[in-house]
Amino acid sequence: MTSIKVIRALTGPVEDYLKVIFELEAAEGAAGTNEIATALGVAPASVSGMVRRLAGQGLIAHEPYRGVRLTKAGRRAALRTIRRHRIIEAYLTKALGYPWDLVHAEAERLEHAASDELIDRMAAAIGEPTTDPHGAPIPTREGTLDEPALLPLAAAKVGARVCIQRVGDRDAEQLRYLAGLGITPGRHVEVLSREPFEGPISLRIGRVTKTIGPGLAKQILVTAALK
Amino acid sequence: MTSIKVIRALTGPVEDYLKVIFELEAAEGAAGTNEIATALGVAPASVSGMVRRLAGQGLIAHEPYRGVRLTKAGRRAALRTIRRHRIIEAYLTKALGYPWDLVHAEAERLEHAASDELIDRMAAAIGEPTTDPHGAPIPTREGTLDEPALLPLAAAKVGARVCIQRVGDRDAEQLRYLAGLGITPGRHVEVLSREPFEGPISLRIGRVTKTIGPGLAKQILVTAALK
DNA sequence: TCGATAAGTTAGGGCATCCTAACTTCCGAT
DNA sequence: ATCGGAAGTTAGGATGCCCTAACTTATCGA
Repeated sequence: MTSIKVIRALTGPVEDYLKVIFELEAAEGAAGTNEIATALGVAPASVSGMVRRLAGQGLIAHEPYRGVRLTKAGRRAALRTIRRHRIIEAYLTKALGYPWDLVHAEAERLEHAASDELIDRMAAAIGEPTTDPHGAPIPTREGTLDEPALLPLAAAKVGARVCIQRVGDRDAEQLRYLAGLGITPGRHVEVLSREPFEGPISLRIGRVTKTIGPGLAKQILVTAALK
Repeated sequence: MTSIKVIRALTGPVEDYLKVIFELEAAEGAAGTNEIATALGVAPASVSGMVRRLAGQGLIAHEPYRGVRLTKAGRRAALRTIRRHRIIEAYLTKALGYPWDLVHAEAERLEHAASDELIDRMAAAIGEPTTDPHGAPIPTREGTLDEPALLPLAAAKVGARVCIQRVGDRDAEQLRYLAGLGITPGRHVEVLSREPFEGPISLRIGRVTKTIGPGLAKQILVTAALK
């Protein structure tokens, strides 16, 4: 039985809530009020209120004190926003030479304003990219997303030669630092050593070796380098 | 004596108010409440309220029952928004092949979300345009705008050969119609006849002749064709 | 098993923007 | 000179989104 869908455009804030709920849910199974609040820079009480409304609209399911999950409709909306975000990032980078560390913030605003028509044109203009500049996969127009299984660099074996696939996109300063190190999607690096107890990790990147902390290394996702 | 400027980002609606006030003021010396309301598709009472707030922020001067004018600060903000709008229109057209009749609506939303950085990059990418696709001049980054004196096609002399400079950008359907006629900025046409009492106007456009109504002809601005 | 603490919620507001209904002011035509 | 309609304003209210303060629920360690 199909429900009659009231097609009303979602507001910017609502799209933001759905997006972070999607990401938290993917990472931990369900999104907690405080997690959402932190991710959005908003008070937990505000989240409680919004959660009630989103649940009322059938976008999320809420088990009080247990967390929140997206419904089918919520997931569809979240993926739509994520697609816009990532295509905008990719477009700004490829078509306008926009700096790596700034595209996220710009996309964060444009994603709520751009029409589907524009998004499709942007995607076409840069050859229908499948990932954004930070390596995150772009959902299809139809709302499917395939997230390849990736290994945090923090968990790679010493001696392994790995290929950088994806890095966290939130922190502009971190991105600038990574770019400075040469850690960008597609680059190959070798894990030279890892100190115990969450210690620093040494890498060979090209001809130089660098050491990074474990916090950073968790934000870097890799695959084994194909020989 | 310089005033300390509180640099607080303006909201989308505020930018919209300033923009239409700028345009109405340019057209008629002062913007009336009802005019603003009509232009924004909002109730007159809403305008009264917003006008009070904008006046409080020093963006407009309001003489009750007399109309509204932009202050220096208001004019600056309005021109900034108009610059964004027109650069976005030009970019979408030139860089993405966006259809003529749709750029206005898209720019209307993006203008509130795009950063200065992005606007500058867009402008650079298409060679620092000086007009938008409908022929409207683009304000400079410094906030100056030179509006060349133009003649409504409705007022051109019979027999005159004129150059289309600018057309109204609001109505997508009208734009599609004009494009179909070949009436686009840069085209030359000859005024073949004009019926009295605001009657229709016949034009030679290329090798064909067309007749348009006086309402439409007022929205088409021209100069005498050079040579 | 029993609290202490973390996590989440409710209560009570605030601000921006919009609305309708009712009122006031202005101005031009008689 | 005045009065009726147009233009504008005020009053009162709604919605979306945010906040702080105070309360409730869940969980984990002693």
